[in-house]
Amino acid sequence: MTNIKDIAKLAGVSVTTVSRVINNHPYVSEEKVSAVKAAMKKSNYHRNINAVHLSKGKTHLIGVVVPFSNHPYFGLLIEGIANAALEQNYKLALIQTNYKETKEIEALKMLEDKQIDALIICSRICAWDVIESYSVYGPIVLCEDSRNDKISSTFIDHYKTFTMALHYLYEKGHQRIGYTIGRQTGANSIQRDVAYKDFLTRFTLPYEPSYIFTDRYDVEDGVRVAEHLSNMKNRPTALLVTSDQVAAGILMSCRENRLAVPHDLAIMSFDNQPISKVMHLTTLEIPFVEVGKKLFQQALNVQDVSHEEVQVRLIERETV
Amino acid sequence: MTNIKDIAKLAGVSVTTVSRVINNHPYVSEEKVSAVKAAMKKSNYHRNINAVHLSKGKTHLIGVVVPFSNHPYFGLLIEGIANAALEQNYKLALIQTNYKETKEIEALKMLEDKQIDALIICSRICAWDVIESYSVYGPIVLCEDSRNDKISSTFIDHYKTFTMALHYLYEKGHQRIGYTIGRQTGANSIQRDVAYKDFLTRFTLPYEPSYIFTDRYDVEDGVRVAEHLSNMKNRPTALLVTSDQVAAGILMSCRENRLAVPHDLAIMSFDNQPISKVMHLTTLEIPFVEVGKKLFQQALNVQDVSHEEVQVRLIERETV
DNA sequence: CTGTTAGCGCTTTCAG
DNA sequence: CTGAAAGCGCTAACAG
Repeated sequence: MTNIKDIAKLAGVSVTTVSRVINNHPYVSEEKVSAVKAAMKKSNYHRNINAVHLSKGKTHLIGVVVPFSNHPYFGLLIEGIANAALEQNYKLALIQTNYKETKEIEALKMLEDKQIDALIICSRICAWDVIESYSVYGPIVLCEDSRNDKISSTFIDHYKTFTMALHYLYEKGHQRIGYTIGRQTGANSIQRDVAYKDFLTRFTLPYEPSYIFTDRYDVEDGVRVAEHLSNMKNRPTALLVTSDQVAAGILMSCRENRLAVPHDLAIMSFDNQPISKVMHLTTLEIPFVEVGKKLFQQALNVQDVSHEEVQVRLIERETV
Repeated sequence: MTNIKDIAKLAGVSVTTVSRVINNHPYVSEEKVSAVKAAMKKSNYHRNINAVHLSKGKTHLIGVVVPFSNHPYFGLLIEGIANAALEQNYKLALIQTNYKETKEIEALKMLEDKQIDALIICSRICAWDVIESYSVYGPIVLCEDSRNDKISSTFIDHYKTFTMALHYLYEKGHQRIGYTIGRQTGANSIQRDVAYKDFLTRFTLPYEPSYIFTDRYDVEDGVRVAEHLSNMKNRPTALLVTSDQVAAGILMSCRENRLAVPHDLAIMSFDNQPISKVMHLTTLEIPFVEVGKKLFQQALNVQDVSHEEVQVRLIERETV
């Protein structure tokens, strides 16, 4: 492996000069520049990136924590972040946690170990203060509403959004509204639950636990929701579904179970994934590309902590 | 930032000894071990991973090249690889190419620069010899049948599989069979096309270009296929679809266009993603977890080049 | 069982 | 415009 020293010798200059031309620093004479470049070409030189990392104390690697990578929601988010990273010549270290706390901590430790320059956590499992305690080691960015001093975030105001959606359904005449969600305990889920309860209170509607379906992530989970629904005597007339995948499953199964949508059951979902268009789902579009880009920008920004809210957009199709 | 030297001083030992306890080397006395550990704890020591990388010439990072991350096929593959990586305490550097050759070359250069220890290319765009030329820098693993000396691979024999699927359809009485595919030019696609043409020849069936649909990746592409089909006079009676997503789109749209499946159109797809179960798709299951695991193992194996074939499994449901 | 020491390859003052 | 030299933090012979 030829190194900077070899090049210096070959070009008849000092290592400093070589370093200068590698990094496009000014104030190097034309001749030396070309001498160095020739030497580099001749010996097929490639700088050792690890040495650069050590010397600079940076890696140009951004960690991205996701529970799973095969779920469209996270896939889309990763895609958004990856595109932003691509543009700025940063690399992504993908850390899949399967919602195991230890794995998330490992990611945090990568930050501490300077193995990554920053960490984007798309969905966290660790307690807030644990994450906060690592923020001294580098930028941490979260995907949840966390107007906090130490940790940047790009988020959707789920309280607001859920409230808006519920009102929309209410105005369409629905009084018995349920919802499906993934994890029950995530920060975003909690926000939505609060919105839901506040909505009920405001319109003096009864709280019906059986209208809430937790741990719903994909199409198959949706099918189960619909099957359950078809056997309920007093079923909800509308459902807020926090993922197009789940909604697609529900819709499919409704057809098989002779539940007419939206007549027997209105469905309003989230994401605006391709499948929602195909199935004519009324959905709330999440601007994944924008979110990914913002998350990435925040990850790069070492100094300032910021909080970016992104807006969801209602796409009215045929399921409400 | 406290370093190994500080710890050595604090514990009253040499840096070597500290290094030894960090790396769990034997032959260090109990007392020194605990002294060092105490010192580390006290000063909240964390080793600088970049220094380790430089010193060892390794990064414990494996590059994974995918065209997109939001597509279920690649998502599943990433998931499989990520799980294997997790177990062995390796990290993944995700490189999304959007099928841009320059991006793939950048990934290759990361290998050359020793920024990653190995590279897994889930779908390539670069010419074969370009990739091959980088194999001197470290293990490169491909997801296509490449019984080659320098580059390992885990693959599905798409010729065999496609042939098998076509015969299956033929035996069910289909003579006019079409297929959908993603990129037309990928190595796997070419294999399938050859299988398709050989099949036609063998049964002296006519080659009908309009039965082949290229650039089909997701549900929406599937919808377009079905719409097109519904307007054809002499349409195929069966379709081999290389992705459950596309198949799902076709199926959805067939319903809307009054094409009965399998009566008017039989559909056989690939992957066995959750949606295929929900939609009762007959499909060829790809064992993603196994593929991911094998790819990862091969990436770790610097010495030997190997070629692992994985088998597809037919899941008979209701669309054929 | 322990310590000395020479790197790993590059960046960055600092002095010219 | 150029170069010497001092690190960056850790590993691994090698000598004891």
